[in-house]
Amino acid sequence: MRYHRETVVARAVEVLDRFGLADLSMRRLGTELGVQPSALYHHFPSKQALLAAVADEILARTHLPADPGAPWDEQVAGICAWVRDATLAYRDGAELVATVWSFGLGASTPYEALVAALHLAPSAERGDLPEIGARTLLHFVFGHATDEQAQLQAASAGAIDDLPRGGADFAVGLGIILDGLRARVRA
Amino acid sequence: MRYHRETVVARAVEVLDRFGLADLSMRRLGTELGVQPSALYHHFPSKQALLAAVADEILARTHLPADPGAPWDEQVAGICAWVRDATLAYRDGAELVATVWSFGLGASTPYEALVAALHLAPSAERGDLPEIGARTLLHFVFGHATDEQAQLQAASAGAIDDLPRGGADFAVGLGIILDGLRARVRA
DNA sequence: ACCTGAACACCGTTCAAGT
DNA sequence: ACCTGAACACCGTTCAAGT
Repeated sequence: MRYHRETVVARAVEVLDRFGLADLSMRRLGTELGVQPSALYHHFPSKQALLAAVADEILARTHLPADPGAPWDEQVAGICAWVRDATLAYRDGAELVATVWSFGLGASTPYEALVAALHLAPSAERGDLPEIGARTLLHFVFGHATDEQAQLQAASAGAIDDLPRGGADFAVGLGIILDGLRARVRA
Repeated sequence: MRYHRETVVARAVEVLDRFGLADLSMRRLGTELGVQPSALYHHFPSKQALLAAVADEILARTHLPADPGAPWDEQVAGICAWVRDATLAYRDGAELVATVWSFGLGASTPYEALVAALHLAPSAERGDLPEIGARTLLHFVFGHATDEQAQLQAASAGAIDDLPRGGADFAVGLGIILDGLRARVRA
């Protein structure tokens, strides 16, 4: 059985979604492919590189609805909603994408899209606001999505009580940061 | 050699600070104490419980300067600065405390302090703003501190270039969220 | 109460060798 | 180009047994 890189990534996404990030090991993925773990090192130099490819694949599978004519704050809100949707679509997706991004190994599309949208904001002296704003937004989006996914997992594992409040909390938190950004842009 | 729980925690903090979170294993800590790894299970039911105790210890070692008379937003800023200082004081402290908190195993003092401070804000219909605001702030503070610590680590490991901008970025990001909270409180 | 010794079921990674 | 087989240096956790 001989595989391409893409097939291995697709299978890794499957293992992630079915068994979670903790069970996505090189040995487990090898077994799933009917291959020795060492064979995976022909396709990826390390597990980190594999995970980076999985994170990028997850982001690519949910499309960001482009909206070039919309005002900057609507574009920002759209990008954040897209990141949330994309990462919530696969088990432990938020934690994985956040980790890969924070290590600088990939998953950079959300950051770049946010920086671009924030550059559209009218501001006399912009400074580093697009970059800092993008990071502030991503810390919130990844953090919130990771929490939400952990609660979803706990709920599906038997705990009937606290069902997650879905997108309501997300909208409020995002609204707080957007209000803050608008205040900075006006100044 | 017989130990108390507190001695084990103190030694774990030492191992964390010297070798990092990845090297803080039950086996490593056992070796450091001159004890079998299984002996640690007499003091803690699991590694997670040990890490929760380490996170709480790290937070307890840096004092939160209480300022009961100050306005709510200054108190919030003070708590966030305290969390940043406390977690940056030990290697991988931010990542550890963030993980423990997100798993609901401990490190709850920052959240509780922020909720209390946000309850001081004048607001007609407050709703869940204190809780959501506290989580939004903590996602930023933990995310930023974790990034900052990763950069510090990379810099001390040889990369001479990008030295972290210190507290400047932190102040800007925190300012954005505080502006957003003030806008919500006024409404 | 606190610890040892041994075991169980795992990890990521390397590397010579095979086809 | 892609994979096997074997090894190296690790993990967290359990549990009977010791003092």
